[in-house]
Amino acid sequence: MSEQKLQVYNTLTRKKEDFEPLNPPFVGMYVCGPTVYGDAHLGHAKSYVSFDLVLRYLRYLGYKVRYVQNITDVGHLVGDGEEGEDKLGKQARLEQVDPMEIAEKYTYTYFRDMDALNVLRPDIAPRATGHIPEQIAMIEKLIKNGHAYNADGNVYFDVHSDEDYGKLSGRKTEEAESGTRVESASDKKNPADFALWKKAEDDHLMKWDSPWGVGYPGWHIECSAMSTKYLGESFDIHGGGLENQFPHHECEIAQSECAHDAQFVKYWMHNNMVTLEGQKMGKSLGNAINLHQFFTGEHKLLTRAWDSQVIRFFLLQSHYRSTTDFSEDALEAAETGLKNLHSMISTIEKAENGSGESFDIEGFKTSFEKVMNDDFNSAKAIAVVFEKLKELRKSINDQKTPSNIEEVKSVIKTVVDDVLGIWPQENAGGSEELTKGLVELLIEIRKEARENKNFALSDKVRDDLKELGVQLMDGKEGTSFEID
RNA sequence: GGCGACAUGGCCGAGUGGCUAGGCAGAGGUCUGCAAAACCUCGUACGGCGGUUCGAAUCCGCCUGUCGCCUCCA
Repeated sequence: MSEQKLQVYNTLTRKKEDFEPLNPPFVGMYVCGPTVYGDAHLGHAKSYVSFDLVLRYLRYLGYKVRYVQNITDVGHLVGDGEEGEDKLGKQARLEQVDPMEIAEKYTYTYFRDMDALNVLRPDIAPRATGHIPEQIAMIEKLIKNGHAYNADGNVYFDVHSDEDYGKLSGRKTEEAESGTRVESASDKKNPADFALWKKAEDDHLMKWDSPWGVGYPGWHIECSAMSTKYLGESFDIHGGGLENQFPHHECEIAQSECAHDAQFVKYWMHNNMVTLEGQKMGKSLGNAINLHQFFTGEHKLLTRAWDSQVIRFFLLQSHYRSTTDFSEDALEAAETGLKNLHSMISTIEKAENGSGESFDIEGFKTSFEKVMNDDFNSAKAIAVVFEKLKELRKSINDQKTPSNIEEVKSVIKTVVDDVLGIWPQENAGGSEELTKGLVELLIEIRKEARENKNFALSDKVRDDLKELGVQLMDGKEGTSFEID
């Protein structure tokens, strides 16, 4: 581990702080997961790729991380605050299926798309509907502590009972009340109070018994209840999208700290948005491009399909706290860049220990860790990788392969594969050997053609192979090839 | 209206008080039957106006512009 400590930007204090876990080497990390009522889009990718990098880097540093990411399958309402329809309920009505079928379907597509982006699975992915008793217990505790009240089956958190309310978002409750356009529900004591439990109408699809009658939990309480269950009353990192800072995370803090009388989270991390022509990409704005659409190219704003790994690389090229402006031109630049990176890796992987000077592995690691320690600066980390790999490729090309190349390979693999998650993907399994054999055969034929000055034939071999995605390269040591 | 960000060369995108980010695209060259790849060389950017400083793209103020949150949203 490097001398310089990991620094994390904490939204709570609005500055970078040294990262010191509550119980080292253990780290508890909770990230707000998706509401599973539709396919994940590029915005989700930015968030989960960002926190995937955080997770991977913490593990690289040797921390034992427990990563919890919830699946929201109830309580998230459509439209104006307290009066809207449940998102899953609505989608269930539209698709004419049970809400749990919706949850199942979009949980599946969510993980399918995240897998494609090489996002590691959370250690625990708890569902809100699977933790109704925990949520009820927490609400009861809040009522008992005088922080919540029952208004005829609706239970609200009393914002005025919590002096700290607003500390994350820097908001005063008075401002929130006067500035808001939301009409306050009539049974609330204060307009800023938020629902912990909602009374269910007869036609409501998802509902449970509770001490306050039949109903369903509010959106915020699930994260408090589930994070407490799996990470304890206090834990290290809570992540999520910037737009969740208020009200969602503010409410989580209020609920948890009033229920437990302990600091809820030490480090709050928020990723920035993905924009499309300067506008936030979001479901409600109708400009979101689903990840699956990127992978297949089936979207009116896309001219073609994009490899999932290119999307990941593209996102990692900007910092998680910066907005990422999407365009196909930018994606294309990322695609070419990634291809070049993979080409360098392939050259290095083929190299064997040589007579050159040994490569400064510690220097490489130090540079990498230095930039990653600065609040996970993946953009700079990628720059470091490019610089060092170029250096290595040059020494190999000059027949001065470092004497410690095997060791170097292993470090590169750790950095590029384990941490950044952008290692070249393996070609389709069983036919790989066959493909290689066939291409080598064609290279042999082309070589004979060239020796006979039959350039028409040799060019046909090369050009037709290129059509198929196989690039031939003539070098001093003979012809080599790369498959896209 | 309240709160908060950001404004970097053709594009994307880091960044620090003084020294080359990086990627993509582009130009010239070496190599090659021709290519491709690789290698070498090349751009001297930081919204505007003031201020602090020996020196600011980097600190402060004002202005302009863009965006986010304040209502569900990664």
